[in-house]
Amino acid sequence: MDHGVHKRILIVEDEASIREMIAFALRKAGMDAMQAADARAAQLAIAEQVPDLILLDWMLPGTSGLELARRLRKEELSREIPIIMLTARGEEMDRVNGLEAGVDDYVVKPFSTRELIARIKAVLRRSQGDDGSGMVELGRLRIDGPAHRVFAGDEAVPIGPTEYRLLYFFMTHPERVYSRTQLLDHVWGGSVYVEERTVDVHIRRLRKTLEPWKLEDMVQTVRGTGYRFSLSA
Amino acid sequence: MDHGVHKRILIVEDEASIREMIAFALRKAGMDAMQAADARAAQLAIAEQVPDLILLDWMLPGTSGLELARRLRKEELSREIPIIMLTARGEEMDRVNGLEAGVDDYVVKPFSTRELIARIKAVLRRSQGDDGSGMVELGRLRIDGPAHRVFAGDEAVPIGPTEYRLLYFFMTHPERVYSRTQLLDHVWGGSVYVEERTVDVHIRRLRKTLEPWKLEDMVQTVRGTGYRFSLSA
DNA sequence: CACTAATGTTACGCGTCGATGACACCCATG
DNA sequence: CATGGGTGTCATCGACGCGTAACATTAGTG
Repeated sequence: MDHGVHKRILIVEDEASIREMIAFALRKAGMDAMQAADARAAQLAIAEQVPDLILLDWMLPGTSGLELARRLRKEELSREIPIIMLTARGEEMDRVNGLEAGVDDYVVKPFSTRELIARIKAVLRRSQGDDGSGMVELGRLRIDGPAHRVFAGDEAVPIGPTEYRLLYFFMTHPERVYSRTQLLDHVWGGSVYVEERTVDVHIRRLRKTLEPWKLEDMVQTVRGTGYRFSLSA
Repeated sequence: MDHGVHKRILIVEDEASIREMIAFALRKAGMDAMQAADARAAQLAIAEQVPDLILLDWMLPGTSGLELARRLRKEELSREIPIIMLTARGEEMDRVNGLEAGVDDYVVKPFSTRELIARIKAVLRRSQGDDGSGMVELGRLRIDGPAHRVFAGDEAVPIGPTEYRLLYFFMTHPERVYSRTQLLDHVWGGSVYVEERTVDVHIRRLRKTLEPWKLEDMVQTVRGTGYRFSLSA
């Protein structure tokens, strides 16, 4: 389901101009756009390559969007794919039907691309480990947001405030390098000024707290760039 | 508060279509849905029939959701009812403010009904070591609501009124951090103004109360955040 | 292989936060 | 009216965590 950095979005919309507009916006946002003009084409596209999310126009020639959504929910291959419905104003009342069909969100036309992208990201976020419970799990590490606790396996890991925030950030943004400045922005908050090297020290402290569980290798140095949190050594 | 199988959920939301949508989803999930369009209607509905949980829109005409939440926390009748806030696409500021108001959880719009139901169940489960009889048990600690008594193993624990309420709240909301403000809201009720530090003192007294049974470690400090009640050290 | 920049590591002082004990007040109860 | 338990507030003390600098080590570079 995950294809590196780029998320694959399937646009199912009969009007070519709208399709193109959306596709353009998606690409600009760093996503891959697939297109289909009707239900038939959509199913073929999915069979060929499963997308991470489907944008589905309410009104389609032939099989309606709602009907297609229902159908997709029934098939094993497409059951888990989040769907965002594109509805025109006045069709909102049918939300209930859409929900019944398992649609994840609605965007009402006309919409700004900014809003659309935001919604897509929100839905994608939810459909990945972030189930809303505030729990994040990565390898043997587990972080319980509500309880403000970290577990390695099922043992509690004693950890201080800043280390906790740093680890939390890393766990929610793994497999990616962050510069010291970026880490300061995200973990410390942009308003405070501290030396960049301070990050090093906290990285050190984080490693040390993970040491008893041999997890210190998850915090990795990328020389000349910054740090990365990763499963693989 | 327990009405057989069906949990009673009160939806407070001004927009009828959203209200209906949620109500539909709730019923499909086997819950009873009550509805209210504003704070006034909500209070009337609660007075008539106390729900098991309240879904509260952040933006309401007249009295805001936040304000209503505070008010509900002040009244004896509604103090114990878990609240889930429905907030618009706001940032963490909403989150913080909401949690400070003694809200149990919040869900950001737009949300999928799947997510909403999951959260509701999570919150209901959490505030329900209570099996309906008013008995709560956690580790060697047992609390008898109707009798207003606490037992460690089978010995009775002498405990004062405030300590009792604090412990009761902790027992029904374990494994989760609460700020001093949150504890004040939930245990003291929002209507009285007391210093935040007072919480520290009662934490201390509660710990001392539990000491003879070596249970004082269940009350845990989370530096910079608040306190947590937990089984594991 | 030597040199240098980047990172690792340790130590230390300071500030913040929490723990604790003392105290005054309130209210119920005898 | 007196007594005592219960509660909120305050001042103090101590522990903890944080940021910084100083020193050690490593990894690129020519």
